Amino acid sequence: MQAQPISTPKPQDATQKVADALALAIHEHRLAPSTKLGEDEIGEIYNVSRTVVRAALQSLAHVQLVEIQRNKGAFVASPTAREAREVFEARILLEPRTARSAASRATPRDIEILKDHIAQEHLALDAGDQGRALNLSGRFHIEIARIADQDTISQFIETLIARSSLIIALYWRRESALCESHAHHALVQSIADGNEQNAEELMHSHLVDLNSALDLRDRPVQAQNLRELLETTDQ
Amino acid sequence: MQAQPISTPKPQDATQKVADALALAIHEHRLAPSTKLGEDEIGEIYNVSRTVVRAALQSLAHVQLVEIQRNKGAFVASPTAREAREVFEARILLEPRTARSAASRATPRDIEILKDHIAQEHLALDAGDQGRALNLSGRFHIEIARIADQDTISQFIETLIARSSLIIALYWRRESALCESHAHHALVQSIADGNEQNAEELMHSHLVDLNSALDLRDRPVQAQNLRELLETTDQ
DNA sequence: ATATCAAATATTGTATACAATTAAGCCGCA
DNA sequence: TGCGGCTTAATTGTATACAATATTTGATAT
Repeated sequence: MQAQPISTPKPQDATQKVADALALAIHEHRLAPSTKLGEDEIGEIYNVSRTVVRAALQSLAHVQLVEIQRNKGAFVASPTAREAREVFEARILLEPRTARSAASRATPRDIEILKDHIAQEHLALDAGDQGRALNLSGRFHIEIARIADQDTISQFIETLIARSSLIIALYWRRESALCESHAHHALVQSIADGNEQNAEELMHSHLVDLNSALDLRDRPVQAQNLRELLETTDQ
Repeated sequence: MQAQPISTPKPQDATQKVADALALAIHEHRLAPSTKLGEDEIGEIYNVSRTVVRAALQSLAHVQLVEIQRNKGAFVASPTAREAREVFEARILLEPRTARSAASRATPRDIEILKDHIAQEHLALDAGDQGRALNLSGRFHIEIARIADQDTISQFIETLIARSSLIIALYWRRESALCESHAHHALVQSIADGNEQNAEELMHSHLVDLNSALDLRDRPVQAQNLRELLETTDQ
């Protein structure tokens, strides 16, 4: 086991637990966009009542990981091409500045955490676990935002990265998934060196590169079986 | 009745209705920071069950208008000085660019809506209704974000402005409240003219000005609770 | 075979009931 | 008076029950 990389708050309460489990499943692409998330079904899987499931779903709806249609139910969100563009525009607006700030504040401990992230990402990739690799890749960005010590903006970035996961699920076109390790590595180096300008520019070009790996044409996606996807891995 | 200024979705459901009502009360400073929001109490006021009140409160907690403490309840949020700084930093980062974008896209109808906003704001001020004036002032900014046609960033700005309302309640120091009408008027002019550069700069200086009108020193808040305590001990 | 419509079924929205936790009151004591 | 410790009341967390809305099913007619 590695050092705990990101602050895992305290899922003391069931709602947060369920929300986290669902979010993880979405981030790791085990739940595809547009998948129906029935309240009873989820409740049975995690052994909680619909009350807490509903709260979890609403929480996820707020960060737009799921979409709730009145009287119809909750579905894994399926961002349109337009939304995808907006999300990356926002990231390109926010994250470079965050990287700069991180470069000016990062402690040795922070650098260690970032490097650990990259290492785990490589491990996951070698193990063929693309979902986990993708999730770690996103959390790398979140970690940088945390280092920047701007809670408000960090929160925005967190939701943007969450949505990015869905966007990648829908629009990713590049062959080898996540060949971006080099970019992350270079970023860490700049941050470790305290080279603000470099960190900012690297983050910017990294995001532009990511964005260019998307094929932003609308396309339909179909649902899948919930229970099979959730039951084995969680609980 | 004036033209509907801002997209009022469809509070068909009770939850949204309650959340909107509470948010309005907070925005208009009828509910002070740190006020306890008991579930039963609110349920009785709006004639709904605790179920819907809880959902509304959680929704508000998500945009940080209220803070929920487990097993303790919900309270109107009370941003710290640090949070206040962060909120305005984020606004200064996002809104000027939004104003620029608005300047490049605004239709005559949009300009009309903005001018209507300012007019209503003046009316409220003349009527001595500071709360309403403040709320309208915030919605003016939201309207500009809407015109910019960037939903994702608009959503961020919306929550920032919501929080700004609380921040102003806590840290405002300037004598005449909201003497910023001139700034808004000039902004509309730039947007109407399609002068992007000007709009961006005006928004920036407007926000810097707003920020400078705050007294961001931490202070022990909870004026209400404290006062109550003193009153009881006096008797 | 397909379309249409109504009953049956399933799912969500809301209210209520019970359990768990916290806050308030009370009493004795230094 | 002021401070613990206990009991009681109030409030929140969760589960269940009922109501409202959607979806499916199946029979009938064209």
